[in-house]
Amino acid sequence: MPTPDRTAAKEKFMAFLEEKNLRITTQRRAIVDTVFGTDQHFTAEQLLEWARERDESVSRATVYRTLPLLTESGLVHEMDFGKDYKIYDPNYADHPNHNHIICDDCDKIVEFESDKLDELENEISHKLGFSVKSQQLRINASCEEMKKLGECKNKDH
Amino acid sequence: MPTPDRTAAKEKFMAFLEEKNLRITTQRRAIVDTVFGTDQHFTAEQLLEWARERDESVSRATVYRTLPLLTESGLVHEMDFGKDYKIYDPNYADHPNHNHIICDDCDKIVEFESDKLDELENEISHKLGFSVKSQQLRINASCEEMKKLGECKNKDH
DNA sequence: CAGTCAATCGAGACCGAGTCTCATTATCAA
DNA sequence: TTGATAATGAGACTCGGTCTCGATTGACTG
Repeated sequence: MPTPDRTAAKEKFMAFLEEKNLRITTQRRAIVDTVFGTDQHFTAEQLLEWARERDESVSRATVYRTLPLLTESGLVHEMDFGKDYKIYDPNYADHPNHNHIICDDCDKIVEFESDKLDELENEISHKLGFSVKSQQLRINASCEEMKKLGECKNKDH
Repeated sequence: MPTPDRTAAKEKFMAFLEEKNLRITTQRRAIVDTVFGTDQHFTAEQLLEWARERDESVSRATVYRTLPLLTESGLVHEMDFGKDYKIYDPNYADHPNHNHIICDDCDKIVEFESDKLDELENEISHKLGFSVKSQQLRINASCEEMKKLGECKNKDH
């Protein structure tokens, strides 16, 4: 796990807690340090494991209680790719309008931005009487590497 | 539940079963009659309930075993909108390239087609080294009706 | 620095969609 | 009809996630 300096994000979240009159506990600190100490996407279970390395008293319940606060603050992005778990992106504040492509076979996720796509989505939504809250283009695909290998289940790309 | 005449779809599925040396059982008949006897999207649990009205011996396990066969045959489309259940579209063969917008608040689903969107998706995927297997644009949005009402949880649109 | 008390905690029961097992039943080709 | 075996139902099980409840603790007060 890399340890980028996302002090700004961490401080923003602490301010978010204070603003909502929520307490800064040792467990929340451990979770927040973990979240903003990585660049990687992660699942709730991964976060639990990593946070416990910093403070073994962190419980599953607290992780699941803290995750909604992190997404509500806008600093972490929650994604659902139709697998049976959700994926979280701790790097969201830096590039808030990105979409994702996921490889059905090896779970590789690639992020991209496209103004053209955003425009088209907004146009269609408006025409149909919706106002876009969030959009998620999910392209289930096979990545090139996989086509070469024939099979790439859980391979490290 | 409307009862459209989707005899063609039903026969195609029976042919699909035969081709794979799978048996045509009374339970499968009940399930298939149910699926192709409606235009509506449905969940696995709804299908179980409806199929049991035709044949009370149909079990949950058989419904869950038959659904993958229906999607594999290409006659029914499985969708995942990030809720904790999947949604099935029995009308898929008639319009196979459509996308969906879902209202986060009232679960209303609207289908639409857009060649421009399909092209853009393919272009982006290719550029990033993926070959598209299936694509699903999921726009989580609020529908107009809801904005007017202020709140529309589970309202019938 | 002690006192207060609601916010927060951990453990584990619980939930619900979906899967799996296994003994029994039913399909269908011969 | 019969035999091989696909398919069945009941219910145990899995697993991500939620909820409950009694114990703990952060943060403010004096």
